Amino acid sequence: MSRPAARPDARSRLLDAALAVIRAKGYSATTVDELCAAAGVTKGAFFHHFRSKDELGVAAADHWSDTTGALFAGAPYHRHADPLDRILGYVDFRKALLEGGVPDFTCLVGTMVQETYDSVPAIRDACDRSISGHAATLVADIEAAMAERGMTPEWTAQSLALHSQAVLQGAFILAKAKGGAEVAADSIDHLRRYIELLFGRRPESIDREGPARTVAGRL
Amino acid sequence: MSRPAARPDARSRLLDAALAVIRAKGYSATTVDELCAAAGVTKGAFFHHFRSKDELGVAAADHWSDTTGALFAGAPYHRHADPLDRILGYVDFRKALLEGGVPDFTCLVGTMVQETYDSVPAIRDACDRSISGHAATLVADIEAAMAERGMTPEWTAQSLALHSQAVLQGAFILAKAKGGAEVAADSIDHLRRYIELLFGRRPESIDREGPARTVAGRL
DNA sequence: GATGAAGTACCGACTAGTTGGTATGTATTA
DNA sequence: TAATACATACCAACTAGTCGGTACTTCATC
Repeated sequence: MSRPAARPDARSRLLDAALAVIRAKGYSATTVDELCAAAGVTKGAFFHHFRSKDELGVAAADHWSDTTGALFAGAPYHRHADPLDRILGYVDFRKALLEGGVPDFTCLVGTMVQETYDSVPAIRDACDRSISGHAATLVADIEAAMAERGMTPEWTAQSLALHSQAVLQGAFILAKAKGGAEVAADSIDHLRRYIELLFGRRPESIDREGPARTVAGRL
Repeated sequence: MSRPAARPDARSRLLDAALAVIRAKGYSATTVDELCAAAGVTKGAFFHHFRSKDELGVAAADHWSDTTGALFAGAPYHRHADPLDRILGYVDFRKALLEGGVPDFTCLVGTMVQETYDSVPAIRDACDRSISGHAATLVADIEAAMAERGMTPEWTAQSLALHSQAVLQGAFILAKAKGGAEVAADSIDHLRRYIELLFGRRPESIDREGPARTVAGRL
């Protein structure tokens, strides 16, 4: 596991190509030749770096974890002093990421695990690591927000973190079905509203306000 | 479109096989030969009834709509007098369906649309029809529950119906990643709690109750 | 009510192209 | 000089789809 100096070699070009191609076509429909063409390398290079297509799938999921991990670690929502603001800031950040075409904002591992959960255990595990690891980055803030309010609810911080990932993954599926990000944004709005209600930021559970006030764009 | 008497012919056996096989392996990884073997028919029969694999994909999505449509139309939650009870009954019914192995309770069209949204428009449209059509069956009850309380919230009945589908689809992805239904059940619990909070059935938005009271199994 | 024409449902061998993977080579670097 | 990092040619297996054929049903006609 000693790492040579990072450079744009065939391996990382293949991994970057995999993120783009698999998100658009799915894992099974993506061929090795296609990946090589997208990365501008030959098949010999592919099988020099990966023993099989499935091994690339695992590496692509890990690469996805690294890439998105860095993106979220550097995101501005961590700067909020209040833990609930950090949680809501995370949700707003996720909504702000809904830019470009559908393949640009959807999730690689959510796509891959659907196709491989029953046939390629190594890929399923890598996808689970990616999703669960990302969810884990939310737990501390959720627990802090709970502790601040002396809450002992029937749900756990962990389950709320995973639920937020479920909403996002499901939102991506609806966006794919409808061909646009709007439906995903609506679902993220519902997630935000749920969290606000859970933590009592919205004092009235039955919302009687008019439609003028919007939830969007608070980051 | 005249319908001969229904019988277990090759076409319907292929469609039933498609539901099972595609849910387990995904659309692209499912081969025509495999489908034929699972249905106990020959390749000649397959291409007699479907001009291509993609045409079977569309027919499978429509068959899924028919099958699940009948299941939900006959479900007991419609019998509740109060519209909010019908909505919560629907959620409980969805939770109760989480039985058997992961391929048994997950959604065909949610799986298929991930692989085909960018490459097979006809299948994407069929999946969208299935998801959106199912969500539409919830709208009247949501609107009735809103009207009963004189609510004019910033969200629409339609968006809440679609959000519930997003939660379910995302719950299935997490279940596939983790290899079990528990995480999906937790997410459905969060969905139920959200709806209760939205409609004011839980008077306290910050839930201070102990963990003894459970949400499950109210149907 | 026998006959034949025409359609439907299905069979299974076949093919042209594609697939993941291999074998063997060479240039570059440590 | 010994790995490492590629490149090229190749292959066996598989893939969706084809094609000629068979069995059965329907239905009008003689």
